[in-house]
Amino acid sequence: MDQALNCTRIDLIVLDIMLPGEDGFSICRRLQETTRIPIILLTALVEETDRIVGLEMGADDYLSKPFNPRELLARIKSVLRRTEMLPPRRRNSRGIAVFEGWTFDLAKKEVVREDGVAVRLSSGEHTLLVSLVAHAGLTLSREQLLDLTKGREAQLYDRSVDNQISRLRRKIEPDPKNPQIIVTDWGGGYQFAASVVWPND
Amino acid sequence: MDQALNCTRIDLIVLDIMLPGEDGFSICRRLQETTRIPIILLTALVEETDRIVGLEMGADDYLSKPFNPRELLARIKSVLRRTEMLPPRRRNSRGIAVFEGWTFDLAKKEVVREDGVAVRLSSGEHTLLVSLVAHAGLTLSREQLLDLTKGREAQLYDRSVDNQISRLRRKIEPDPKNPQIIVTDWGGGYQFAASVVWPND
DNA sequence: ATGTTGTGACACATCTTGATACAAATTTTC
DNA sequence: GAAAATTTGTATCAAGATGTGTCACAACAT
Repeated sequence: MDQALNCTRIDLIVLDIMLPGEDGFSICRRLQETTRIPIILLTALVEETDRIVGLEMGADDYLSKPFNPRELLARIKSVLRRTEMLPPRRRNSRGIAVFEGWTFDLAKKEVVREDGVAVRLSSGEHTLLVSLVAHAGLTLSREQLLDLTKGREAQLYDRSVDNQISRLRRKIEPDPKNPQIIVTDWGGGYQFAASVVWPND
Repeated sequence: MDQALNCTRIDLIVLDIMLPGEDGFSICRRLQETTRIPIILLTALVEETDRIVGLEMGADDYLSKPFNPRELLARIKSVLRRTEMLPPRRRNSRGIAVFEGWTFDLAKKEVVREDGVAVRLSSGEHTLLVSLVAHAGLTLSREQLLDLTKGREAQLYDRSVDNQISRLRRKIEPDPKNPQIIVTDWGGGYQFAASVVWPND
């Protein structure tokens, strides 16, 4: 987890209390001191005292197993909605990413080239690029990408991700035939390989 | 309640869903449009869908009866801790919103451009804009928008929201062909994307 | 060297959204 | 209270975005 925190941008943490080694409460406390990432605690215990301790510990919300996935989603949305309104620093803001001659304001559906020309992105392309950039350097499987972008499962013979990747490449790769920014990890998925700079950080 | 809201300063509302007359959800929705007062929903129903609907409706937290008083207290503290970090007065202001060269007094059915020219809005456009601005940065589905603005269900092939969006864009977008303020989230709905400032807060 | 499997590219059908026109409903004006 | 003006919803078509099927080819395995 600590490793991931250092190399990736994390917006929210869903944290199970029952863990081998350091337990959830401890982690929660530790995170609260250093970062300001919102936390949703998860537990199998129905102990009411635990609910309370968790909230008092600084967690942003709490959910006990077994839970309805839709509820988890609703709570995540709810927490994000709140934290998004907080002043910039605290919400691990995504801001602006710069890579390979492109400037990408994650909030806008376009990428701007060095010469100032903006290329518009469709909603799907935008979501895909956000997911890739947020996990730059990591290989994401098609399943993961589908989950991140559409939040759904893959169908049999689902080629939609490949297609969106292809369309995205056509727009941002200098030479779409030899992708340098979005490279394919054969048998694994796709990876955002260009180095990303976050000027506002 | 409405009376109290107008003459007193309220920091937080604990709202029961089961009420004679207008129900909690409806009140919650209504409050969300005008004020920013944090709400904790309270219910006897154990229906899981209600939990979800409540959170999605914009409540800040949720508690089902019977509850442990200490937990209610913990949740109140938790919610207040979060909302207190929000920009000062923002939480219960009805006030005025400024965005992208427009000034919008939510109470009036018009928007005023930088140069002082006022553009009149129909009541439908006004309600829609209020809903969008109140949830700036969030994507609202057509269903949600229909519910927020008209309080009704969608018909088969209901394009009324699209139409109102289109009319609103024609009035407030600098270039209605390339919307920057109200952007469409393909397959998802619409989002108020411009950054909003609340000068009186 | 050969077969198998995954990927890129393309065409096309499907679905979603934008734009326009028009009719119904509502509000305003006289 | 009737006519006029405005607003709103529905229908329709055009444009755009997405997903599926297919083929060729590259990467991998035997």
